[in-house]
Amino acid sequence: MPESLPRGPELDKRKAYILTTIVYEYIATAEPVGSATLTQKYNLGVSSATIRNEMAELEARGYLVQPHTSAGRVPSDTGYRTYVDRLMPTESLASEESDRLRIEFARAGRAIDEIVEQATRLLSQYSQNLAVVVAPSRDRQTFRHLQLIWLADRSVLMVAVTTAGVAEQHVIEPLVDVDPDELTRASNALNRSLSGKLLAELDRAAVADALAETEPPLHASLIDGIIAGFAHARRPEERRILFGGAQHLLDQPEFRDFKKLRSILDLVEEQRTLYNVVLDSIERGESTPSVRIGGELELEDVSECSLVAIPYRMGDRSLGVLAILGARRMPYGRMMALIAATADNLSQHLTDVELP
Amino acid sequence: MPESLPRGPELDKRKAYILTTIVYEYIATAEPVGSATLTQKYNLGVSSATIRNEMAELEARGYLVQPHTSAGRVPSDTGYRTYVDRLMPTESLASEESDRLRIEFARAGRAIDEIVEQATRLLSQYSQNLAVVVAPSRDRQTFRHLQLIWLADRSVLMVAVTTAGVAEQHVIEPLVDVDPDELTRASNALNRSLSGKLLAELDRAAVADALAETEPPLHASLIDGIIAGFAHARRPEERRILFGGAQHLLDQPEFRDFKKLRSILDLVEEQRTLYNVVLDSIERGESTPSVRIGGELELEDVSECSLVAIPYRMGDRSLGVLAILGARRMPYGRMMALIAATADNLSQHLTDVELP
DNA sequence: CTTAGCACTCACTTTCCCAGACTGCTAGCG
DNA sequence: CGCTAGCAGTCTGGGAAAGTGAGTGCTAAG
Repeated sequence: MPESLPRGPELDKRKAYILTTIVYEYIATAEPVGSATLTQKYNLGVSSATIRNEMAELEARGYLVQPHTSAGRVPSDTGYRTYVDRLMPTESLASEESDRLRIEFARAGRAIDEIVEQATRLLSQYSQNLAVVVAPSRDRQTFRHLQLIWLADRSVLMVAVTTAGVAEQHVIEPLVDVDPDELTRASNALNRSLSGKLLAELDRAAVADALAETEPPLHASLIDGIIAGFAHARRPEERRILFGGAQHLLDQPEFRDFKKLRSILDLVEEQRTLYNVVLDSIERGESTPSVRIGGELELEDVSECSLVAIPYRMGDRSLGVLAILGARRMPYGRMMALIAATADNLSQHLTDVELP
Repeated sequence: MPESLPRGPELDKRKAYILTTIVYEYIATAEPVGSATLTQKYNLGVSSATIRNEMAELEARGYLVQPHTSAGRVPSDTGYRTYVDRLMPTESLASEESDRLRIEFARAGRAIDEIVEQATRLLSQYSQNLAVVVAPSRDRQTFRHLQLIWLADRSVLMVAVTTAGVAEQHVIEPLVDVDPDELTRASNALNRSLSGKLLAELDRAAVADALAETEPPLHASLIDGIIAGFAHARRPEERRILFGGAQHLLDQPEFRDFKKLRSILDLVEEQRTLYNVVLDSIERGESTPSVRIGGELELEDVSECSLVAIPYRMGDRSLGVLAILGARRMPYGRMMALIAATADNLSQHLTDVELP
């Protein structure tokens, strides 16, 4: 075991520049970068031999990796991480591109699902990578209106509307006949006391409280049905994940290998794992893109991938997450600018269509 | 140009058996089938030389193809077609498997979306192929209930419920203030005259008729809003397509070629084309699986694929289509049995959860 | 009509070899 | 003391050459 060399901030200016250039070049070409390439294509002012010495040290310090003895160097997770955190210039979208994005966004209608689907499509299209989108959480939505609809003597349809639109319909089958007037009274009572609360708050106690003073009292089986309906509407564990643009993976040379491709597609199919990783990527309240590189994902078989994620909002509530999953060798600056712009557009649209 | 040889039903018993065996063997092994393999593995009672003569004739008649001079034979589109239509034994699922399918179906809840998603998942899982599902059409659903909900003075939420659940919510912004009572009267009038009709029938005239006798008359802008709401709910052109199990394609040797894989994934992404093909596959009223083999799909770049499709129902209305897209070399008998069973389960469940 | 035998074809695999791309090291220079 | 030119060494990837084997079509005889 060689003595561990210092890591971290002590990269002198030249080493930093060399690392930057290698990451840049490798992202562009997908080929390991050699010392000669660097001196030829970039103005370094020193010979390739000097670069070789520097590269050897960068490798010893863990920023670079050599695929095999007679190849150039490739950035390691640490190399990319340093690049992303400290070396990379901040990019923003060309105004033309950001205009186009905004216009295409406007094409989606006013339905939440449609808007989120459009976001997925656009994100994958513009990023040329796999887009992963966690659909709006239900329990963070604000309850707006309840309607109990009489279907038959022992059959009631409960429709719960949040400010994001209809969240839930649920058939209740009470043990006694109910009549429409009774249902109207119950609906009104619930609307009066619960309107404006988060779905997450509408538990058994809240519903029972709201209905406590109804005269004549509702039958317990109907109340239970309403409670079950809210519980079902809330269920935070089952959130849909949308995907788009899997075919772009085929364009990356790193996925010209069926095993790697397979592990990504399996991940997509499984959903659960990816769901957790995407949520993990978002620190509470952070509204800048979070980046996880290669091994940082802590997923087997996808150490060749990176994930860029950012939350989106409706009003001031964070509802879900956008993410880009792609080769570790991705243009991080562009991806971060793109996903931030997409999240902005999405949040803006969702906020616009929120019910009063 | 050689004189064209007779096609069609004149395959004698032995030729039919040889063709059957070749298709069977090729489906199992994915390797071109040679005369020696046939005599060794199957009891044909004649020598390989005889088989060679027969195979040469089957090829001349268009049932078989030889990938190259020194290889065995592979079925052509015609070969598969003959196999599927006239030679293949009808399969049905093992009762154990069909039980398992039924049980897993029951795990989905009572929401239409959930049920259809579960069908997609199960179909891809059991078929080990790409499942393509056209989500329930809206305009074939039966209108059950309308609710106009007062949100603010010039803002009304319209919720349309079909027997399949909530079909549409739509914000109407009338040009005058409205009050809740007015909305209740309008809701009642619409429910009285329109309940039980198909969404497709709820056009401008139907709505105007239903509201004709309301006193005092509703403001035109509100009526227009309601009409627009129904129109939006109907829109038959925008039907969601669900996919599942793309990763299974990677298991087929015929897709160990990035170009072919790419064309299929592109097809998935595009949706429109696939949507048309899948719908085309279903003759009106047919309730047996339809099969389209290779070139019969009339799609470039996917001549290596076949599609098996079948409609599903809610009650007696056909709502959408299930399909399996896979390699042309697929076990047709099993796929047909499987998709029929899946469609049965799906139709059954949808019918069960239909509102009274 | 069937079959044994045979010559022929052609894809696939293995082996081998070479060119090329890099590196690390050393020794000399400013 | 850092920088550089030069050189030897290493490894990959591609391409040619050669051998292997599966499979065919044809012929002639049963």
